[in-house]
Order: sequence, then structure tokens, then C-alpha cells
Amino acid sequence: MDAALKALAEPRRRAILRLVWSQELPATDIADRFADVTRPAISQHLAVLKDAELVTERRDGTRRLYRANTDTMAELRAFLDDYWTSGLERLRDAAEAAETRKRQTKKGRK
Amino acid sequence: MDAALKALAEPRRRAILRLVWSQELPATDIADRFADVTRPAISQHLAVLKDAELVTERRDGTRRLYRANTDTMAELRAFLDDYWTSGLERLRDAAEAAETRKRQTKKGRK
DNA sequence: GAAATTAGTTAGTTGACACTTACGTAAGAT
DNA sequence: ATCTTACGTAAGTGTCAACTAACTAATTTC
Repeated sequence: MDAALKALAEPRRRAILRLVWSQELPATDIADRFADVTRPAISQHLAVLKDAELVTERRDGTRRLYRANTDTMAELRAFLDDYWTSGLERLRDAAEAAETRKRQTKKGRK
Repeated sequence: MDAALKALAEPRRRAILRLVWSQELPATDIADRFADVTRPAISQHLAVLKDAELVTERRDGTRRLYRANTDTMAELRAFLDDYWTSGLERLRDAAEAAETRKRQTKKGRK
């Protein structure tokens, strides 16, 4: 899940993911869409996306077809939704932080 | 917006952001919550978060109080929501990609 | 089976980034 | 004025990530 967020932090990968969002595409077609980058670079990005389970790979002869993995996207979305909607953890953390501030007895870190 | 996503890709910054989510906290208190990292490191993370407008800074004497900027969070959320719900762009991109694949006349990149 | 197509892999470079130590600075407290 | 507290900034280090060029591997096609 952490890997997915990190993968999405890269603009190029977001662009790639958009491409295979609603359609399965072979690596070459994807690479052709990016004039300023070589094919191996795209191949590596695809590996990162695959590793983060944001895309799936299906082999067809010499070609490898990629498509967005909507399941992982849904999970990531749920994760983020939880991150900023559910206030429970936040309130607990805040309480602990307040206590830490109050008790600054943690003087001797070294 | 891109900066915000990149800032959130770092786990430590997510933890920091969670801390100041529902409460304003001075930098020292935040740093004290992380035993394995020095205070300057936290200070730098806070600078990144502030730069991405994910937190706001308010000065109070020698202290600097930080709090999550929910506006930016809302924008980011809207951005992501759009990214994976609205299929319009995706369909357009897919159509273009299909055309690219069909017309591989783009032979001579070099 | 040789040649072409499609694609991943390796080696090496560059730049970004998280981190630490050391220092600077601004506002209260003594 | 000088300490002390609370913080940012500078400089330097190790690691990782994105990229290119060159190579390799697997499948069709001839």
C-alpha cells in the first residue's frame, strides 16, 4: 500500500496508469506515447507499477499487455479516505501528543 | 498539487501530518514523538509539508505552531477522486492510444 | 534455423532526498 | 547583558530512483 502511494507520486507513472485505465495496452504502444523517454525507462516504470500491484501483466506471444488493477486502486482510495475522514486515530494521537508536551521529562535523549 | 502527493509519499510526513491533523502543535512536541530521528530532520519535513501547503505555520513567541491545512487536503482528495472516477479523459486517452497502435507509421523516431 | 519483433535486464551516471552534525537566530527568562 | 529555549539553516554523507546505452531472452515469420 505504501508502494502504491510512492508509485503514484511520480507524474510519469500516473500518466502511464491513465493510459491503461480503461484499456489493455502492449508496452511498445505505451512507450510510443512518450517521446521524451526511451522504451527501457517505460519498461522500468511498468515494473514499478506491477510491483505495487497497480497494473496487471498478461502475456500474449511476444507482447505483454498491461492494464490498471482497479482493485488495488480501490484499496488505496479506501486507505486515503480513512486517512482523512476517520478522526478516531487522529484524536488519540493528538491526546498522546498533548501528554508528551505536558510531560517533557524526556530530557536526556543522549 | 503534485508537491502534495509527493510529500505524502513519505511515511514520516504522513505520520507528522496525522499528528497535527486535529490539533496545533509546536515543532518540538512533534519531534519528541519520533525517537529515531533528530529534530532538524523533522524541521525539514515540516518545511516540505509547508511548501506543499499541507500544513500552516503560526508563530507564537519562540515557538512555531503547525496545523494540517484541510483545504489543500480537500483539493488533493478531489484531484484523486477525479483521477479515478471520471472516465472521460481516460476514454479519450484510450482512443488515442488505440489509434497510435493502429497507425504504427511512427516508425522513424530516429 | 535465421531474422525480425517485442520486451525485460544490466551497468553506469546523475540527481534527488532523508538524514546527521554543527551553527545561527530570535524571543523570553534571569 | 547573558543564558536558555525553540527553532531554522548549512554543509556533508549515504542511499535510492530515474534515466540511457548496450545486451539478452522469448516468440513469430520466412
